[in-house]
Amino acid sequence: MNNEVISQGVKRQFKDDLFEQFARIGKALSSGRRLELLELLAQRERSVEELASEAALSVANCSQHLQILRAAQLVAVRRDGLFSRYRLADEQVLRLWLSFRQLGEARLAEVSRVVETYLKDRRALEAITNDQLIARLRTNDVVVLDVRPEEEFRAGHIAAARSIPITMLEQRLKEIPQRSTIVAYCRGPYCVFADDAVGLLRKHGYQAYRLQNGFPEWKMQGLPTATGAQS
Amino acid sequence: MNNEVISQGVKRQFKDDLFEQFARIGKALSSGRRLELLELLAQRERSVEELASEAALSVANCSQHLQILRAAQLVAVRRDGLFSRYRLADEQVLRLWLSFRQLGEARLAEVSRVVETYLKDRRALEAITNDQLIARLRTNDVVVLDVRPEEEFRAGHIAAARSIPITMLEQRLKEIPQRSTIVAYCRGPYCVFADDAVGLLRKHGYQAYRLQNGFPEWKMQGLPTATGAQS
DNA sequence: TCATTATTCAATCAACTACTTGAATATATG
DNA sequence: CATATATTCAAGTAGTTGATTGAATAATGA
Repeated sequence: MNNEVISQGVKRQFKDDLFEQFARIGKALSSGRRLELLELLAQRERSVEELASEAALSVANCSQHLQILRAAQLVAVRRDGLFSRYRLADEQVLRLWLSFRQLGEARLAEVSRVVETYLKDRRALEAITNDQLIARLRTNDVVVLDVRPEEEFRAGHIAAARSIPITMLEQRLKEIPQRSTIVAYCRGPYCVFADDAVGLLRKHGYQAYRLQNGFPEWKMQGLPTATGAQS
Repeated sequence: MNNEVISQGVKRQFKDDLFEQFARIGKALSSGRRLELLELLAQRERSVEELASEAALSVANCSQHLQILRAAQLVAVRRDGLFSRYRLADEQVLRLWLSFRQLGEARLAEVSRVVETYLKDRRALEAITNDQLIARLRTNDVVVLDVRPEEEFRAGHIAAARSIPITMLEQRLKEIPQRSTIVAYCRGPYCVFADDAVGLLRKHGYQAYRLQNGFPEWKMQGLPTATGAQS
């Protein structure tokens, strides 16, 4: 009897300890700022300063958030001269973040509300899915356009894609054949680079579409990717 | 120029709002208590009182945690007479929780440390994987034993299994043929019911093994399941 | 209707979190 | 070796969150 009581206590302690450990991951994921950092790191490795400026945080604050992500083993860091370069710890982290995001999209009405509020024009632009793009690539004449900053293209891109960062697109329009269908993609469903690209292309008479997802989702689905600069 | 500044501000607001929404899920997952509740709900629907007593919480405290999980749309509730019965909101939640747990196991050294501290004997008991069990079921004479409480068996179990709750196992030993190999399973890798069952069975001369994972993992993997009482 | 029971709400206090600031550390360069 | 730059650390403050109570609210069944 006494034995049982003790054993009960031990089991409770075990469960408390165990779930408290798992909760560390939850705590790391419980801040919008940190999720934004993960989303940025899903594109490529970045220094603290780059992250701070992209996420509109002070460097010290950003560094602190990164320490929290690191304590939960969600990101890893390497030293490169003067810089600390952060990246997602591994593919499992990307998978967790994507399924986390997917759950939010599917179940939190507020997410769709926020997206609709800010991205009103999104509906008008027909988006095509990864599978549809694969199908088109086999049969049609399609140009796949990566409009992210060039470093992100270099860190990894859809195998068939060519890079024209959104900031350069207007100047470099003549590189794109008028005859082809254009499919533009960027960082993911909450990035507006591809929206802007499609808008610009259509204004200039192209037949352009947005890819529904971005590069991380494509990669996670196991579809063909490549790294390095444009050949 | 003014335009651009405004647009920058709007984009920032959008990202802040969006990621803050996703962070609601992280917040819900940031307490060990709540994760334990999810783990329990992964087995079956439960009333507030059942959950409170299994997780060693006061009913009021438990209810509060459930409200938080519900606000993040991770659990759903239905009214059944005097009781509010809670369940996981859908399969995606189970998937998120399992990939969350998997990440913790793989990356947080403390998780393995806690498991090793409390479940020292675990190593001695060879565990067999889902795939190994499938293979054995085809060729060998195996009894698959569900040692969870009977209500959990009724709510869903491995198709080939028979139910003997761990609390009844000693009395009902004679129901199990001595010749067969026994594979016992329970709620999951952190549940000790199957460990206890294997210990007891071996003491009585059976050849018994623990299934590495529990029922939720089996189901998530798309392997054959059944519901309802024993036929 | 009233008594019973399960659940939720509200208020408290303690504990924690985010962000800021300024100093400290680490690395590279002249 | 001194200087510049990138990052981290430490301390302080304001604001928020969590656990715990006891009271209030539903829903049922007599």
